[in-house]
Amino acid sequence: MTRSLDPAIQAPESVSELLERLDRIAGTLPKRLGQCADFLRHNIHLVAVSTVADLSAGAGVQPSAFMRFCQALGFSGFSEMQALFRAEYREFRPDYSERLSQLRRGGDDSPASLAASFAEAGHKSLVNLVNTLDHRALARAAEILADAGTIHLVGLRRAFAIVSSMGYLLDKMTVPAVVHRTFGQIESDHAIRSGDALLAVTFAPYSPETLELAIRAAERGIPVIALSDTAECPLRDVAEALLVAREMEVGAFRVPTAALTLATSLAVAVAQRRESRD
Amino acid sequence: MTRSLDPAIQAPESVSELLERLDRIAGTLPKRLGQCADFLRHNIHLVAVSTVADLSAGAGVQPSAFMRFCQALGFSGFSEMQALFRAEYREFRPDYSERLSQLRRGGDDSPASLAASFAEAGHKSLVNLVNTLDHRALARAAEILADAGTIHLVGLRRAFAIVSSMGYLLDKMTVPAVVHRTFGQIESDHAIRSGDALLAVTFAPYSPETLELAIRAAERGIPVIALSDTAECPLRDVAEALLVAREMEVGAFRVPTAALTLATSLAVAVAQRRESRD
DNA sequence: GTCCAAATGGAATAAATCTTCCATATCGGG
DNA sequence: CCCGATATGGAAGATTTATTCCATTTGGAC
Repeated sequence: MTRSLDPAIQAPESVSELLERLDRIAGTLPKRLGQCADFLRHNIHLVAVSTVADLSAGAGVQPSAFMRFCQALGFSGFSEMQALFRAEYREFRPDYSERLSQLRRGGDDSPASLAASFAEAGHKSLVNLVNTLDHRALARAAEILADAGTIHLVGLRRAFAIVSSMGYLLDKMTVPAVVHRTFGQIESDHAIRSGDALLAVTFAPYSPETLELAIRAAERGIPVIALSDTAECPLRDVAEALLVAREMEVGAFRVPTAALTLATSLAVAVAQRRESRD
Repeated sequence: MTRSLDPAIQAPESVSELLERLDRIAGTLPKRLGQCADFLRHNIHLVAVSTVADLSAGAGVQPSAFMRFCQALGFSGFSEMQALFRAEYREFRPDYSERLSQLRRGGDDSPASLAASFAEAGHKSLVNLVNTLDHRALARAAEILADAGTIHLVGLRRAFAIVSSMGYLLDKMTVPAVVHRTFGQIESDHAIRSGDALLAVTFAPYSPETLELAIRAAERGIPVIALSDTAECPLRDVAEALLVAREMEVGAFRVPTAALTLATSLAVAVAQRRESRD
């Protein structure tokens, strides 16, 4: 009765827990079970809508081998594993078809179908963010901001929502941070002291005020992190790290979903680093 | 042999074709089959991962009734219909899931894996937004704001990013809008004049300032639209329309992805309505 | 090369799920 | 109110799908 490699093991309770376990045991599996693991990793989305026969054929093994694989993962069998994927699917699948028929019925400019379009654009922006994210640059940015005395944030127009949200979040996590160019401020260079750092958020077409503030800070030796929507951002040369978050458009409009997600991640990472340092 | 209402009918070959047929015959179906149609329209995404027993229970009918419903749609049975949904699902290939799990693997507290988690949460928030969005309330909100003289926006703390972004967007589209409770303002009731409308954005735990401003406005007959993260928002009774955008958390943190998406949709819808009116 | 433990393939069995059938109930027209 | 047509519920049967079992193969240690 070798139900799993470790007989005391329990079944994963979520897909991400499963993937974690998969990674952990991946190297230790025998050939056929390894094929299953490999196939699963690359076709994870098929599990909810396939049979063991389908999946085992895809992996190039016998159904019984796939069965043993499920048990090695800690499940009682395939059905239990599939139930996990189906549950996750039920909860989080966009109802695109419903939306399509909504469009057919209601016409293209109903606010709800507009919202569906923006939501879809948001999905794409997030996928793109994850696929193109520069890990090194993000880690670097987190380090620099964690080492800084005060974190200065600047961003105008579309970028202001990003910095204000980040300012609030950092403040709530007791990280010293100030948002610049608000409340009728014209100049705020003097508030940026040696040992501080600046995060400049600017999207095309770039606000001259933001660029100038960042450039002056860089000239004084203040480390600058830039968050923009293209790699061709004018700050690319003065910034210690350039983070890029590109948004998909709906008509001429964009929701800064990816930028906000990236900024929030950065803020949380910075706060974590600061805490672990105290 | 009454396989379907029209014996010459052929099975739909895509989900949208199916929905079209569903709309066409919806009114003509007997009671139980009507229940099936209604349930299907609202839970179309469940078909791929459910059994007839599940679906018929959901619709409140016997499995045999659901069977007859499938046949009325032109399918030979449930399995044929389900195959359609499974096929469509297999094709929608989120190729980023692989990437996402790679990121997650790279250590739990690296900024990049944090970003991956937030991105994943964002996807879920958007899916949830689309699936639970109250079309009627959104359309109502757009109407009211389009009819208003000036649109007043209020939202503090986490909600401020939403209103500031919306304020910028409305302004860019030449819609009269002002953001309240900024720049050290204490009172701003007097700026809200008859014929105007107020959009209040507030998330649990609700800012008293926002609630009070909204309540006072409502008492004066100003129409109030509320945007919140639950249907239990304290403004639910005073608001003409309550919009709900719930965000998935990562640890204790949230990115207001869904709220921002909804707010942007609303702003664009309002601007469109105003333009078509001029 | 031999032996043992582990892995594998394939077929037999068990379980679940789909589908049909028919007795009963409901509805509408005359 | 009666009758025929249609709709319905429930359970039995057919089919698909999951799971287990075991004979055979493989791979590695000595």
